[in-house]
Amino acid sequence: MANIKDVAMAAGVSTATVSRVLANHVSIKPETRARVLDAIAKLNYRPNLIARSLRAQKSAKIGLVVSDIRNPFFTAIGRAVEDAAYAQGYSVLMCNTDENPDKEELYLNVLHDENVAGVIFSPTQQFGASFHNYHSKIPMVIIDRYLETDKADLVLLDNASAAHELTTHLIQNGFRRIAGLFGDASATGRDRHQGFLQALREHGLQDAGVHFVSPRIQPGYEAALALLEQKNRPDAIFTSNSLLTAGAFKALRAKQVAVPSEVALVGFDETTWGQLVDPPITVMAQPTGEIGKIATELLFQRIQEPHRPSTKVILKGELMQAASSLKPK
Amino acid sequence: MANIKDVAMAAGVSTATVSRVLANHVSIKPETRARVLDAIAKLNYRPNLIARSLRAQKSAKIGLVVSDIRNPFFTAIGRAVEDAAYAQGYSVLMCNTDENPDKEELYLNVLHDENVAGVIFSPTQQFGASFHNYHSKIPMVIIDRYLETDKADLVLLDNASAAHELTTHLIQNGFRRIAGLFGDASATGRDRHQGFLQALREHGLQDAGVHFVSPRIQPGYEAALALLEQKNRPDAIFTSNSLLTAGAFKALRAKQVAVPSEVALVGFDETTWGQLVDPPITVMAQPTGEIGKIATELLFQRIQEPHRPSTKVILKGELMQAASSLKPK
DNA sequence: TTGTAAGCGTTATCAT
DNA sequence: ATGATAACGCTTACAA
Repeated sequence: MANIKDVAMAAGVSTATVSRVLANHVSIKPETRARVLDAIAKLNYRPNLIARSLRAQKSAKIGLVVSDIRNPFFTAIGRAVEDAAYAQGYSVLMCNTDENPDKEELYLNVLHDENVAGVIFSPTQQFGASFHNYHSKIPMVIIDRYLETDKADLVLLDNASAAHELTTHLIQNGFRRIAGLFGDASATGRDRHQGFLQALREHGLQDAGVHFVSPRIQPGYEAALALLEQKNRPDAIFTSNSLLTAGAFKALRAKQVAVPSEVALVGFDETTWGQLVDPPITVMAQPTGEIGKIATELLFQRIQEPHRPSTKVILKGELMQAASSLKPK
Repeated sequence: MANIKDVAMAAGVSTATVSRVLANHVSIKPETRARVLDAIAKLNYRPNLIARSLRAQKSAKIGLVVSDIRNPFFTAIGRAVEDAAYAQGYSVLMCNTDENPDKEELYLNVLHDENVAGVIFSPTQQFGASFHNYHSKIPMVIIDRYLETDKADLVLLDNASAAHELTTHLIQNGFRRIAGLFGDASATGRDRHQGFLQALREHGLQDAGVHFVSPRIQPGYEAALALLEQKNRPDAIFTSNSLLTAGAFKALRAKQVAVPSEVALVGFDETTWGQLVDPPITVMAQPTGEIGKIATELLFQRIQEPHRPSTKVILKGELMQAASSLKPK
């Protein structure tokens, strides 16, 4: 690979001049610029990003650290972030933590060591404690999950009211013994649980069983099975995450429970399959495109002004009603 | 951040010694090593990967370039690759090309410029032409898609026979007017089309309509709709990719076609939803874990011995029979 | 066993 | 408008 020295030599200028041409500096004689560009083209030169990054102590990369790459919610956000970053000439490094605090730390360190300009991150609940460490070292925008601090840039749903709305929807459709499956890894599960309980309370209801489990299909399946087997079985199941929804749906099928006439089902996030199954699932859809785009914009602002006051963007979900929760009869 | 100089100073040694301790070099006096490790701990030192990479002209990162991150097949492979690479102390940078040759080129260049040790890549058909350019510059393992060259390390399904088996399964279950939806971006779509045709031919059948479309849900939906509206409607639809399967299934629901009694459906890859819908979908499952693991191992071998002869690993899929294609009655 | 110093490919400062 | 050169943080001959 040709380097900047080769180009300088070929163009008969110094490396400094080549660097200036590359950086679109002012004050370069058009003729010189032309010669340099020529040499660049001829040698098929591309600047070494490693060297540039070492020298400049920064890079045109951002990190996206998500808790589960199998969750369509996060891949959707990934796409949006990639598009927004790409438009600014940045590339995106995606990392997967599996809701594992050790991996969170690992990847945050790796990204920091890679001189990424900043990180978009969906942390576990445990991360709250370490937040201030990282926050001071690396521009960071938190997505999807609330963090108990006024220092963090945040982009997420109003999870409590979204859950409240979704639960109220169930109540208005006549369901009374409502059980819930919540993710145990993040603040989001907790917040949705709050909204869920609040809605029940407002109607003088009690929950018909609540499980906090790891937000994946299998645990969702098992917890839903337990709900369906308990005496005084619920007439509706609320799930706080699309993988839990899938697990619960699987359990309903396994038990041959009619939906929604015997048990209704609602969840979060639009998925490929939610509208394909029978009955289609009522969900609180999150604006993933918005979330990714706003988070990226916020991150770029934070990068430019590290000390600007933090911004919290609270978005609203959209209730997508479908047969899985509509009043039977 | 503390750097190697700080550590050297704190430990009262030279930077070279610190570097040697870090690299686990022989010939370091235990006592010195202890002092250095102490200083490292005290200063919370982490080596700067950028500088290391610049100096060493390599890095402990590999790239994974996939054509569609929304395709669960690729996220599954991503997980397997990440695990295998992590076990070797490597991190994985995932990139998304959207089946776009320009993006392929872009990301391959970015990764090359990042000094990645190698790349695992699922290329478009157009990429074949550029393969030799990159092949000489960067260790590369091709996954999922056949490339017409003896130079490439390859890990993929025997797509033609997998499609052949899947089609034969339909025929044996009494379906005769079989239509097909194939991805138009990759060699895989083409190869599966070959196997599909071959199986039909062996039974003296002709296809009942074939569409090559962009391998995403919406195009699959539209093509399937067209198939269902044509006169002499097929009695089975073969899809070569899970997003096309989703699109076709959506079309079948939209047209209220009974599956499989009116029209059967088969596809590739296990998905969350394939077993959740009614009827569950018969698929040719690919061993994504194997693919990712083998590809990563192959890549590490290629990195160590750049001139070893190329290896082609051809795997077998597993036919997962489900109600969507079983003989009605 | 350890230290010295060159060099990886850039960019930015200071001259000219 | 352009050139020399130091520096970014590390590794690795070569010396001692």
